[in-house]
Amino acid sequence: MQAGYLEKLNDRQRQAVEHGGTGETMAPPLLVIAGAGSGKTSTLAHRVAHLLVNGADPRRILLMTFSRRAAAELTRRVERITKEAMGTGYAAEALTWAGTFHAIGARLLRENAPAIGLDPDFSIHDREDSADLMNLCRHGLGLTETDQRFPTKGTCLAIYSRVVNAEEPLAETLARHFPWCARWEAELKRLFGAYTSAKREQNVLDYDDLLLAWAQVMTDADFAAWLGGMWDHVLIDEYQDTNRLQARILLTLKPEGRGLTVVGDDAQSIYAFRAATVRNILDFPSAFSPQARVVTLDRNYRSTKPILAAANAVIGAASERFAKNLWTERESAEKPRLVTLATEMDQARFIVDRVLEDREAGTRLMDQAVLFRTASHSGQLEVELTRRNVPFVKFGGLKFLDSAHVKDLLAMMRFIQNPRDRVAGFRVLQLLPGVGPKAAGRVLDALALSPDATFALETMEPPSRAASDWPALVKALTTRTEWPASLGLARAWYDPHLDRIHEDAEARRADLLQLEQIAAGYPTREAFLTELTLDPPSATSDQAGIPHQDEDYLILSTIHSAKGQEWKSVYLLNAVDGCIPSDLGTGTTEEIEEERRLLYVAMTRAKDRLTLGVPLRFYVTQQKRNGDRHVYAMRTRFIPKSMLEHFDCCTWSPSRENAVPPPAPGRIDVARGLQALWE
DNA sequence: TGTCTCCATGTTTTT
DNA sequence: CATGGAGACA
Repeated sequence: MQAGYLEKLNDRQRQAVEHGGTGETMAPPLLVIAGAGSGKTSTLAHRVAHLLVNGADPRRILLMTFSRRAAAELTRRVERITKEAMGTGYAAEALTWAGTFHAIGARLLRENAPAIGLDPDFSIHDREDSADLMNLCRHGLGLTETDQRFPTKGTCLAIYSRVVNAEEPLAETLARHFPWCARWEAELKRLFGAYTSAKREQNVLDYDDLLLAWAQVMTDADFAAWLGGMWDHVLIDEYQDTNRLQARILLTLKPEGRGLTVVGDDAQSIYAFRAATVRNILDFPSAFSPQARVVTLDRNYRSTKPILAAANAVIGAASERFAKNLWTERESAEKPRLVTLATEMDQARFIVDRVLEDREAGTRLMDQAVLFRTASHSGQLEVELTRRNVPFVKFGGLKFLDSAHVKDLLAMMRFIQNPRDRVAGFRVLQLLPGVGPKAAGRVLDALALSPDATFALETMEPPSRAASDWPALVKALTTRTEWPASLGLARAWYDPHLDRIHEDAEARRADLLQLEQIAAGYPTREAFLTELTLDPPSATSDQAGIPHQDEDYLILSTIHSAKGQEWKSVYLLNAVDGCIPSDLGTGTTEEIEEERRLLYVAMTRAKDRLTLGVPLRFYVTQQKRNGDRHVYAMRTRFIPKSMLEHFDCCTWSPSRENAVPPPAPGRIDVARGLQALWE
């Protein structure tokens, strides 16, 4: 007899779900190669549900996904399936260990802080905070006064991050990825040492530390055994986008591979820039003896045959990959469209026309999406959408939290939480007129010497030029109230400074009110700060907030942010060389291969209709020298002539749509009229 | 010492 | 074009 909830699965999916049987012993390791649209999430959800139905303890299942959104979706589906199967079901909260690698790491470190030599109040720095701290260290070591320009803070952080995540020696990283910085190897090493001790002194962890410290804990045999024993089943999604550090954590957690399931698709690996490596997924089976079982899901349920044929052709030209060709039974006569347009503006007009047309025909805006390589590519489209009153939400690119005023307020919260956090303090103190880097540094030095920061702040000599503004700031920083009222206090203090610092204070004020709304959703300041750093809101929209849920809106998204999603109709902007592949990413063959997979990921998001735009004339904002601002682009190299048979190629121009102008109404005698003026 | 202004540089994708 | 750094001036 078979459980009803398994009936909807195909044979392969069921093999993956039932792998290891229902016995007491933990299943041997399993690798699921899940092609785009092959029901990957569903399979994973069914596997978890299957484990639960057969008596697994939900608190002893570790579920690691790529994003918070993916984790939420997965737990929702597990809940639905178990409910269907058992009548009662598990509430989503039952799966207590579901989240990203980084979030799980943060929680483990926080909960076990005293035992592993960390202060449980540590703050977590996001990318930009880390860069700022790197910058402070750079200056501290005098690396900014070199004869030749030292790498910028962002570059330094990128190098550091790659060394850590790829577990690769500095020299090798420099040679392979940052050759122009190779001459600074000794200085960089010194800098990274200073950066690491600064973080320790300030009780701060960056993103990489969440993994690094976790991995460090795992080097202790007792801790490794203890943590490994916490979970019976460990399931990892999007395994192709994990890096070596993550793989090491995983393998020390479950050295025998018992209870371990990883799911991924090497053809969709698009995070190599973040040190992710396909080797993790390729080498997974042989990391165990006997080898891990491999189940391949190659039936695609998402796209129509013509769309899949085109996508398969694109990825088929890739040099190295697991051989796997997706197939589907979804018939359609409609090939993907490859539309040539004169300019980006035409592309925007064309897309808005089609989007509205399809909406009239019954496809909601939410079932359509426009994808692009880089957040800035959608600029003209956004203008056109706004002009024609089409609501949209954009994923990727600049975020709410990146704006200066939001960061100011968050820095205050972080500084209150952890007065040793210099980056936060530095930012907050310089909000006062008359306080610059020097004065701020002096205050922070004084704080660092004192065991009680609050007391030190209240009693210290204020910076001379800011004496009048000083008491108000101290009060805002030291008054203890309930959460989220303390954010309100900080906002009240910050409010007058907003007008002084920023031109458009009104719009920014609205953002801060919104931040206060968000804050109310978290039980404590610490939870608010942690969650916001690990899972920042990723969408921006044309209006102040995200449109209400019942409203219909179009999705704009970077390809990276579109991962795992699907829409009935998908448009891809700028399928031209220079955009895909990005001209910044054509250095090595590896980079080019990643760009090819990016195009593949974009194409496989489409269910029924796929449209690629190829604007010929291109507006270049980064005006190279004083030359032309227009550049002529070519169709992306990933769709060579031989592949055009898979597409319906056409050109579009606005004039053809508008047809000939209407005939003149009647006649008039202009010459006669002109003459009449003088008569 | 702090702030203003000018110049040069690099410039994607994200936890 | 935006940001960051360095130099000029208050």
